[in-house]
Amino acid sequence: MGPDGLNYYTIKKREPVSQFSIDYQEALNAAQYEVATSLQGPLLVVAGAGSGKTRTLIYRLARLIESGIPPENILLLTFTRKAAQEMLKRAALLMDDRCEKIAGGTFHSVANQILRKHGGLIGLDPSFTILDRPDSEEVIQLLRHTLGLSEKKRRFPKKGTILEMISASRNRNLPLEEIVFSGYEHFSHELESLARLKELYAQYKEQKQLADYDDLLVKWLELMKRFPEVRDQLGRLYKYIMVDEYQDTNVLQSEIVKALAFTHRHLMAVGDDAQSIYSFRGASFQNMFDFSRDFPESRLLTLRENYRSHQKILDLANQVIEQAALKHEKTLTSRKKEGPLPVLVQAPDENLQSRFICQKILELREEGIPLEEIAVLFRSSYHSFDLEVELAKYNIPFQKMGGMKFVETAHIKDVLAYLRVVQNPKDAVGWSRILLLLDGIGVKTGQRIIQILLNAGNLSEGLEQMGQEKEKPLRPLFSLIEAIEPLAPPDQIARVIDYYFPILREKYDDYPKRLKDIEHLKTLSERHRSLDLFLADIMLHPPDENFPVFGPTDPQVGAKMTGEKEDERMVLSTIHSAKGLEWQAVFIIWLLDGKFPSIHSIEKGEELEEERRLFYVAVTRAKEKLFLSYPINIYDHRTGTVLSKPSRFLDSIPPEFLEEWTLVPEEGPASF
DNA sequence: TGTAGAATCGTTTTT
DNA sequence: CGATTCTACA
Repeated sequence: MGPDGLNYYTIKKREPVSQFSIDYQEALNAAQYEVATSLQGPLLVVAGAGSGKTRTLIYRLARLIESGIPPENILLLTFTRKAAQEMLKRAALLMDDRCEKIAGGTFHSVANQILRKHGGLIGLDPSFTILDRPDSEEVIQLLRHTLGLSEKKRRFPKKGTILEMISASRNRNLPLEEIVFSGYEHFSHELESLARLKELYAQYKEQKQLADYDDLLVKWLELMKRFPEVRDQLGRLYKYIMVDEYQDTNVLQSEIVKALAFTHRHLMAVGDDAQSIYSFRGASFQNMFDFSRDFPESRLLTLRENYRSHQKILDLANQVIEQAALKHEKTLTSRKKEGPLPVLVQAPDENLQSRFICQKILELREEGIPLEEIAVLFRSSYHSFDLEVELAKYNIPFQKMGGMKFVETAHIKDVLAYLRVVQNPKDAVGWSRILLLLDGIGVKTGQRIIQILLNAGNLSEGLEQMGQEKEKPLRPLFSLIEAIEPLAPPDQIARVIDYYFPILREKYDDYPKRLKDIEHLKTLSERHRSLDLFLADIMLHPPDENFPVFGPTDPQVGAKMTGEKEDERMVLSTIHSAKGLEWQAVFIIWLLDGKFPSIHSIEKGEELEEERRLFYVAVTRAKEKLFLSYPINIYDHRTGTVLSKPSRFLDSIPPEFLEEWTLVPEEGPASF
């Protein structure tokens, strides 16, 4: 108001339209809009399945950048590499390639980058080697024997189990004792040895500059705790933090996030407690509930509307999660009211279940659903074995996710081991692997040689100390290591192949196939600037190209299906690997008590709850068509053929939610 | 050191 | 049953 009491002007808030090039209000629903435009301070988003979470996150990234935040100050933490890449790509599409400068990846990959840079402060060389699970198990095995724990007076846990216990203790930030007493009581009499083993394992890794998956998180957190100036530096760099799949973070990860956001508090966490399926790995969906305690000033927003599936699928999903003991109430609704009722298929046996699926897939394809839009999901990797055989007979190309990983095959690990010792000469695990490939060198000699190498500091000196007779077979190996040191990764692999091929041919009958894998590894390495980056990348995100891949690229395959696109493939996946994905048509197989839910979880309340959430995740992957199936007669190794019991998850579903089909075997000779 | 055969287990999911 | 682990022997 002016001094004369009249209005000279009115204040009008500037419309966002003029400030931003993207029309956020148009592109998002009200709740999504709120999420995408609430940029300051802590924010927890509970996002139901298929609620356009990814879309919202992408718009939020764009919004941040449009508001003038430099992209390198934004950190996007996701559960898989794929998720991060996908989001950044889509954000770049929405805006421009500034989005590609956003820092993003899994907790583990970001930890890796930070530790390469600052790890020296806590005793970690920039050249440290990342151990995958088999590597870690090998170390445990070795230490177990040096401790003399292999005599069989009392039963002692196997290496895998030992590692599980140690890992659980670290991931949950609980003393080993508590882990053993709560989940492994039958080994409580070995507690002392286990504790000792845990200690030795840590020591071993430290001496040899090795880090397992847990170390990446533990050390990152340790770094920030012990060096607040590093924490603050990281906080200044990552000014805006977004964490996806928050329900699947563990205590360490939430601590890390809290430390990063300690000063600026611009932290957004997105998750869905109903989809928490990784507690076996230490994830604690309690983090979702603790958020408002850790950040009292935080806001809570919920995304409820589902854009993926039609209502009949959601009705079923809601019914499944309705039974859950603890949850955020969150009933999913869709605007798509109509669609085919989900089908429950009862098959006489496993093979007919498989054949039904093959035939149905062909039908769906005739209806115009591309193969990439079809997926078969299951609880455990081996549940699809029979189906894989059947798909091959029907000439249906597929891609299997989960299961055996490319980098975990022996020949790939062998080749990588040569590169590893080049990068980190202290990598005893790598050394051990390549030394044992030599004739006449076993565990004992191998360990002795490694010891000498570690003391000597460099190869030629070590060689001299070795003594005449042992020296001979080592010479070619050492000259290989020395020769490839200055080369780029693809050339290094080429040289390794020259050296390794005779060993490969000797060791495996199927060596041509394995050689092809190694060539593939070489191709992969071309994408990386340095050995460090290549090795870290391959250990942290194993390539998706898993085997067995069956399809048009395989020359043995006969006629293609009509109108097939070159790389069109349907998907086989564990439910865990299917998280976050969606398909037009989804089959969930092996819905039997003891299979899904798994036999292991049936007696344990919490684990059964997790299986239920897993089922919920599976159901909510389907956009249009959903088939649930189980075989009646299953073959059990011990008892022969037995009558099976349908999954208890089906019990609580009223009949009107499902259409029920029963497969009747055809008369006459089978088609195969 | 390397292998063959016996004993003994225990079954997921993944960065 | 199949993978892993241990033992016995060349």
